[in-house]
Amino acid sequence: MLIGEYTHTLDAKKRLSLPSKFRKEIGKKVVVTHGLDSCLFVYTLKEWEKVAEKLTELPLGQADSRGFNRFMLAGAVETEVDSIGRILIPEYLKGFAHLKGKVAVIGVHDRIEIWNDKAWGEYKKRIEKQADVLAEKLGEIGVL
Amino acid sequence: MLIGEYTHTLDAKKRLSLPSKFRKEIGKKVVVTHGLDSCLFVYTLKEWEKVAEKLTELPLGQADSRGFNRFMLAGAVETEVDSIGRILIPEYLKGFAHLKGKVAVIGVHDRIEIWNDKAWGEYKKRIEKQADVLAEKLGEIGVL
DNA sequence: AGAGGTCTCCCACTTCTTCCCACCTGTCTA
DNA sequence: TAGACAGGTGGGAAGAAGTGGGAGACCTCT
Repeated sequence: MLIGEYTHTLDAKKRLSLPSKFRKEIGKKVVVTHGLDSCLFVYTLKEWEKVAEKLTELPLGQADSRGFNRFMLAGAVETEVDSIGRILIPEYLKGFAHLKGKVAVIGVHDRIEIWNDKAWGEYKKRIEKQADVLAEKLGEIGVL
Repeated sequence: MLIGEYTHTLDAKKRLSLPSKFRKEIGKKVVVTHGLDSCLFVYTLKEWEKVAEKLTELPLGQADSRGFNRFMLAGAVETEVDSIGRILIPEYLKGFAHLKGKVAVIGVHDRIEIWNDKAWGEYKKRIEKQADVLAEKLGEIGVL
């Protein structure tokens, strides 16, 4: 299970260390793609296949599902994890998520997300403020 | 069953002893995550899996369920209980719950809660006052 | 064809984590 | 009351993880 929050740095060569806790789970190849809320999604090959399948099930006739498909699929890169657990972030994805220097790497169960550190900080603040609203929802789905 | 209230210290290395009474119940791995009212929740792996499963069923398309997922999952850490019953509290969770030095560890049936000692003291006072008020009301209607 | 730039693989350094051991304190028992 | 034991706290050392840099190969552009 991929959970937790880590701060790593994207170096001059666009390399990014993945947290050592994730290494065993992810294997040696991952798929990086455009995420939602201006972050990147990183999937294991296995998870990616599931996602891709779901995407292709979307009705091709609708313009916006075509768009979403292209957004997710065309933006995806299969990349190897190097010997010490780093991946390469292509320029266009780096630009998309405004990555530079400090970067937040977060585990969200079945995928990893990569955020600009500041953006993540602000996003988190927003979410934490809504904690009581969230709590109600938690109650609704029977978590708490 | 996890019950009782204990005061322990979070040391310089972010280690926290769990009460020895809890040791048998919790096993050797636990999940620590954001709680409500600025405290942390500690779940056993078993309990946590139930929570995580429910969370992943939420639709990816909706912004608030994404936020919700990130809050709970990215905010969580799977951590090992060391040979003498201590766990590690990551920096961001330590910050979230304002933990430093003295810390209240509270058993709440199926999870453990970790509070800033002062915050817990004040919270408890509030609750106790409400208990008095409640008791009075109960008295008025002839229950006590 | 040569030069410049980029990508990749490998190595080294530094910092943080993790494991282990020792001490202290409070409690229970003899 | 004294000793022993268990639980809680703290610190040191070995190891791992994260970061950065260099050399060589490959590609491209002139």
